[in-house]
Amino acid sequence: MRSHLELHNSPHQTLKFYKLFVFQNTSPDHYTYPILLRSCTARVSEPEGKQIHDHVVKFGFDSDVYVRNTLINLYAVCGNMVSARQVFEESLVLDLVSWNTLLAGYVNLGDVMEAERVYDLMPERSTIASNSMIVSFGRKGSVVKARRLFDQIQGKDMVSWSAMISCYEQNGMCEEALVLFVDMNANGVMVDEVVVVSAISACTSLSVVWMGRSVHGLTEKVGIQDYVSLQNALIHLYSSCGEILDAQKLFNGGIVLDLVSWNSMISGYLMCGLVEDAKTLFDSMVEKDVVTWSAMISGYAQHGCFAEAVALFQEMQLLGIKPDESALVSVISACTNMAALDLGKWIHAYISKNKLRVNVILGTTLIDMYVKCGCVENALEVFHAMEEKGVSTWNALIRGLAMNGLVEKSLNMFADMKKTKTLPNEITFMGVLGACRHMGLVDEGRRYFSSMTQEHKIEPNVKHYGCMVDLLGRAGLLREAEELIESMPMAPDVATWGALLGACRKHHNNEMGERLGRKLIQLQPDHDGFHVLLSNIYASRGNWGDVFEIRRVMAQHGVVKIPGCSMIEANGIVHEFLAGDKTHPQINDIEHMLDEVAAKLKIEGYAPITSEVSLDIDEEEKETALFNHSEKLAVAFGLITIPPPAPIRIIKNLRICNDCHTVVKLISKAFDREIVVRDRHRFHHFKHGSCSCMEFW
DNA sequence: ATAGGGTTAG
Repeated sequence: MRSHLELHNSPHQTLKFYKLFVFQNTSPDHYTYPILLRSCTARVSEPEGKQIHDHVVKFGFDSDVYVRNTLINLYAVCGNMVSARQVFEESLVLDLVSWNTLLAGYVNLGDVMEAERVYDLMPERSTIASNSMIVSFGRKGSVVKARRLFDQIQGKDMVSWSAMISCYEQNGMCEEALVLFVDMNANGVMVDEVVVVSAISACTSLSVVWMGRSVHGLTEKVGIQDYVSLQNALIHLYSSCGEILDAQKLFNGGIVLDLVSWNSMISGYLMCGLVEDAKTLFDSMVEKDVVTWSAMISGYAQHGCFAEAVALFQEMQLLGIKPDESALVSVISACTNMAALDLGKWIHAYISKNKLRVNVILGTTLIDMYVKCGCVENALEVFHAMEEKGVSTWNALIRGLAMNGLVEKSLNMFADMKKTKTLPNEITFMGVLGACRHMGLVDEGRRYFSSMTQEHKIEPNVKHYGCMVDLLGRAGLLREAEELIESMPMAPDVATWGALLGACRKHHNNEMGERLGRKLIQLQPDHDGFHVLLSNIYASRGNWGDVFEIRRVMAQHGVVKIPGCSMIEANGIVHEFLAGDKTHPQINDIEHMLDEVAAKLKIEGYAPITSEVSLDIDEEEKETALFNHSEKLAVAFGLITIPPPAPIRIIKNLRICNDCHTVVKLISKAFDREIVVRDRHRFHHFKHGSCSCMEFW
């Protein structure tokens, strides 16, 4: 009778057989019910379990501990702790398994409080119960409590070690996890395929391949190497450490792998930058899950293939696959990079329409997208709607407000943040100091900078120093800026020197500029920015001989100036313009529009700022060169394509030049259009002839 | 033949 039921592996078969069996009026014995209940538990099917429970009562098997324990487990696994508890409390006889099962139920539901209460009430503490508690503490991040308990266990078994190692690993204490794993071996405790997975995960997080290799060797020695999850952990280890060939060897190694293995291999290729290989594998997969899509989309986004990321997301939509948070995060960040605001808004609407949960990461990504597209209002809306906010959420908004010229709002936001329990971090101060920089708030900047160590116990890093140098330099305090560089406890980076050099150019300190420029070119002969800045300093003085010399050195070292590029989205398509670009299909219309702009601006009294052109050409040619700047082409295209009153939004890879800034200001007045330009640094909101940056950038 | 530990994306 028992074997008949068990023969039917499929749970449905088991239940069908049972109904037949009851129908024949054969009386069940006490083996019958646990089998049926386990079948329900395996499928997490509470209604069916309830049915069996009724039969248990009807046939009088509800006094059997074994049967009752199986019932407790069924309800616990289904998440119904009320019923599980009821069965437990109504039991006349309880054994250790009853307690352990109830405890495990609370642990798996994350109810540490109740788990602890049950654990304290247990008449006798088994190793199994203690192991459960280690897991429970681990999930709540109480590593110290877990360790204390681990040390108290008298008869530690393999699972005790395994749970404690996993606890460390899950809480980011990977060194401790590995130390304990080594300890476990030294104590002669057996290892199995589960505990080595935790150890390998720890090696992966720490990027210690050699240790991972030795664990891999151990598994072969003990003969447990053929487990799928172990293979998956190893594939992940090797690919995260850049050993893609080892990962590939395992992947092609003949062991039957599952979907996770394929996903791991795809993300492995992507981690190693092998986007093509990842896509080939992706295309060859018959069965894909959300993780597969998500991995591919985020891989694309991380490698700058934004259009591909978006395309894949749309393909996923067409196939009716529901994106998870990760896919959404990746595709939104792709939108941010491409300045595809319309698509970004569509995804936001999709999230709202489908009532998807906006967690901290997703919310922060949305805020970042909105602020980087110049939509402060939308960003604030998302921010206020978020139930849970992380540091990164505040950081995104503080930085974003400042980028959009709302410096005061940004600093107020920082003050609000301090009122909450969220502690600021290094990145927060990048935002705060950046805000001061955008408005030239030298005194405030100094105060925030010193408050980092004084008040918040955060040591400033190179970037914070760079920010301060830039702030001082822009304000014309060149000596103080240079002194700050000299006082830095670490070596200044390229950006720090670059900031000072830029300040020299801005404040026409050619002596210091030349001195720094020459030094920096020696330091970094392949850096395009230094050459360009120095060349600009010479050019502004009409020193064409030196300009020519620098160009020659650049050519000799193969230094190429990154070309200016502006992007604009129209009707869901992103258009790109380079300086002097004639390749756009609507170039004739654009040039017509530029003529119209030139005519209108003449009336407004515009004079081209030809000193922005670092070429030895005559004035008229300089004017033409200025009008070829990519942002002007993009604005002209926007004037043609985007109907008012919608703002014209442009993204530029470099900083906007002085002349373009003036021209766009005038256009905003002459054509009565709102124009938003994001350069590599910040936003410029042009409206009625003025800009949100208040001439500070 | 009832209870405890593990893998992939962000």
